[in-house]
Amino acid sequence: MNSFEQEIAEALAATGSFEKEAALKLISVPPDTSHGNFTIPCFSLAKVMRKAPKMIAEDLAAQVKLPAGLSKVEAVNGYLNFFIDRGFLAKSTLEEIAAKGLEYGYAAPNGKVVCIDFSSPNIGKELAFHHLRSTMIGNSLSRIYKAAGYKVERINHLGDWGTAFGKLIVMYLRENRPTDDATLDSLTVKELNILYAAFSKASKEEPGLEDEARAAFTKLEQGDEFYRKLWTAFRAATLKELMRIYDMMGVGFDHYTGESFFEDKIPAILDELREKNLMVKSQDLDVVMLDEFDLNPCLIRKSDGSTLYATRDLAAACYRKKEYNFDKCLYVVDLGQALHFKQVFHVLKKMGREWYKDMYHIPFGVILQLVDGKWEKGKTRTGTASLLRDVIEAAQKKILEFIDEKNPNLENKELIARQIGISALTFNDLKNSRLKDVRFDWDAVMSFEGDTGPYVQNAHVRLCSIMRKAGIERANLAAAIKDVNFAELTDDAAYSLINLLAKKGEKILGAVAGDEPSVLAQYALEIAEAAHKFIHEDRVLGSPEEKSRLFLVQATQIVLENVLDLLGLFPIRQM
RNA sequence: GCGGAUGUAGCCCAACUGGAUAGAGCGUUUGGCUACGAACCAAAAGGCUCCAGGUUCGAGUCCUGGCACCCGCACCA
Repeated sequence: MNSFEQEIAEALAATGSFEKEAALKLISVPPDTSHGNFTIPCFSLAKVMRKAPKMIAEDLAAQVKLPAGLSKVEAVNGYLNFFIDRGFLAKSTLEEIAAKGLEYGYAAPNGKVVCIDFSSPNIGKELAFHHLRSTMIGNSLSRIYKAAGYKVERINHLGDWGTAFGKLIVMYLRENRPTDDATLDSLTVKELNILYAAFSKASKEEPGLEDEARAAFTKLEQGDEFYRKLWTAFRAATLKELMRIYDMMGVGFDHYTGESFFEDKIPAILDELREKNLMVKSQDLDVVMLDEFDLNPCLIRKSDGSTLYATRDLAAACYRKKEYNFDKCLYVVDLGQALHFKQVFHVLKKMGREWYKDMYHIPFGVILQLVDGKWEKGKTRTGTASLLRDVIEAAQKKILEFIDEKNPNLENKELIARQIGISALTFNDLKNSRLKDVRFDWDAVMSFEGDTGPYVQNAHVRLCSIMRKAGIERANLAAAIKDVNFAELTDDAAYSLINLLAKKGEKILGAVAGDEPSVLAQYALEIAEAAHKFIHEDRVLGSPEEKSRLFLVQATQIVLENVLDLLGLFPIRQM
């Protein structure tokens, strides 16, 4: 907690040995609580003070006047360790949770706007397992940023424009599929996926097919009515399935402004590039040179005049700045596209958009799949990627077997099984740092023991179960705290748990600082572990400390529920 | 070739951004349900943190040079 650090710094300043600011900078958190809650390593002071670190720590320990709420200060091997009084920590932490409820640990609104571009799948293809990463990292980040005080614009930059549609159109017509309204209306994304795979197979034997697809897209871009009609049908079919899955996963967006949305905003960008003499011809292409940044040129237009990915991203960035006036704009996209974003950001810089430095690519490692004995990037195009809906279905089925064994009479068990399954997949994605590559392995993904979503959810369920047995449906913390005797919450198990609950605010800020949901995922594991231990060691119902302990159960449930929510997991109450 | 990411226990990962004895989970071995939910708890074993140098009171973390693996590099998005 900040106030403790402030007070420790002041107390140290009062000894006359150093300035408050300097002291504040030195304060850190020891690796485990046996060394206290705060510590000052005295090694760096040795030179200035001309004393051994051990002596410095001992002298300071003798001189410093302990601020209120701290119970002990001790010098160990050159470290000056401060201990918080357990009863004091319990009181201050639990009172704050009682006052703030689910929003305990949230930062006050800071008036800043952050745009988060995530998920952004390509239309015409089914969601593959690897789409889960951007979707769930972005979903979680958008919740975490909100908790940190930002106004968040969640943007799904659908890949609904580009040569890919040329491919679909070419293949659709080549197979002589009917193009009446009724048939087009009933198109499914599954069929489109098959068309894609067929195209990529056919184009291997017929190199001319790629050109045909490019020509088809150019025709579409030029406004051909028939092609437009096909495109609309392809888009609608994909969107329908997409919404079904987002719904299932509890993911939502504020804007579905796909690439096609920026079609009519591109000419202005091209004009500006020309006016500023930034666009040059190279190999029959329009490009912006980026030599001065040690980057390859950014491709703006193909030789036939149609636009590219980067062009539409430029238009999108300018539109977003104008429309939302963001302070930060995040792109949650895999690491493989780092170069693309670097190029786009630098073109913006050359265009004189000073806000280019507020643009951040939030990269993450790729999902690798075993193809013919080698780990490689799964590709929806060639059909080597596992489909997200298949993975979700398999997870649900597996969890359902678990439920049938442990709790067969559970109501709504199909729904709960799916929620646990989706949460497990999500947690698996969020618990590690973003940049690690993930090797997709069915057995590993379908294992639900140990450091997993179900482990965290189970802790939450057990807390809810105790509350239910005590006749509490929904915690009313403000009323219940009157009966708490904080001295009864100072044993090791209770203290460890409370000490963790007290860190919620700093964990939220830590997750935002690194754009890392894993900070909160690891935190959720720590709370779950401490909660399991607490209810295992400290009997709640029927014990002399029942009221105090029951309050801690409720406070933990509230914190855990919200942390699960910030991660985008379902905080279920029974399983 | 150039650029980027990663490398920590048999496997998969942490380590609060340079601090104390490098921590969890899976797997292995063992103990605990007539028990507020055992999807749990407890214990044991398991480490030259890829290699070689450097920076300093102190390096898994920073710098240099290698090695391994993955990704990207002109008309896909």
